[in-house]
Amino acid sequence: MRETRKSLPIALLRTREAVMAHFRPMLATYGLNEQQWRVIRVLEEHGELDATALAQKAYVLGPSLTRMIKSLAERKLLIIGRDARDGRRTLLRLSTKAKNIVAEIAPLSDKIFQEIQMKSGVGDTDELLRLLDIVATRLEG
Amino acid sequence: MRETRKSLPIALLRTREAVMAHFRPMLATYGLNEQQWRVIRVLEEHGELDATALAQKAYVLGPSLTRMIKSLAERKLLIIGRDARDGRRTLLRLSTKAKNIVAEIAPLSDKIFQEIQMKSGVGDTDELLRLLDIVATRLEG
DNA sequence: GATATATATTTAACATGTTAATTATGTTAT
DNA sequence: ATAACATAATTAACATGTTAAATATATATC
Repeated sequence: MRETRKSLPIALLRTREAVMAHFRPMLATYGLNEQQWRVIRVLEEHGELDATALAQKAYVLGPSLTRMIKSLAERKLLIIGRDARDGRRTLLRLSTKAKNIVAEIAPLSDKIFQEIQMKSGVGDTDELLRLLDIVATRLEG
Repeated sequence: MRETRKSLPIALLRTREAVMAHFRPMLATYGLNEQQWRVIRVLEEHGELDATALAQKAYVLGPSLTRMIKSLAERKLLIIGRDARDGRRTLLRLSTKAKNIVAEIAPLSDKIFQEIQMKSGVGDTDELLRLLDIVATRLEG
């Protein structure tokens, strides 16, 4: 059996944990977990999206998103609409409240990323991002 | 806000999903999910471990491990013992049945890893593993 | 040796992950 | 226009993720 240290899935998990440990405390002060933050930042980036597109871009499964939408809408962070042309589709967009929170978090998130770059090495971090994109793209294709 | 594509946590999640998509179907034929497989392969590699050490090495949280142990022990894959010197510690080891399953899965897992290397590029895969280890080690330290 | 402190594990409560089934709406073919 | 099929979202059931609290056992201090 391949050593655990050389297992690609475990190496990815390990590094993800090491990285997220830096972000989680900041997000927690806004009452957000990492999945909720992914959903919010994807909506910030793309504007209004239907549930399927949002789930894909935020790497959340459909049933999880269904539950998260309810909770985020109750907190007035998300606005839920129906597509007029296709009655099956739910359309999601950020509230002004959510956009304000994004504006607050953005610089904090940048700062944390810079700390991570300092600890990890700026060049190695960039190279890691490049390779992650290459490998994921090739595996998805 | 940094583009989602350039977010390190999201890039790690995306690549992890792309990789695990190749392993999950094989593990499912043995009735194992990826967390259970991590626990089993860590025990295969290290022999008997207490719950804390096992949880750390398999990247599973304590409460999750408590539940998984019960289920794996019921399936006769795990043997639960108590540490004679320290009554707080639970000691876990694989059953013969589990070791046989590991012996069956090992070559299948190797084959899948090779497929991933082919699709991703052998050099890029190796380099990715190297960088993941470097970055995680620096962030953990 | 009793008390305080620390550590290992478990339990509790609620969140998301995962797969399969269900429901609602659209689209296609006849 | 209806039947058959396809797609979007939700629900259901059970697993793990996450944090905080509880429990059990060790260790340290006085």
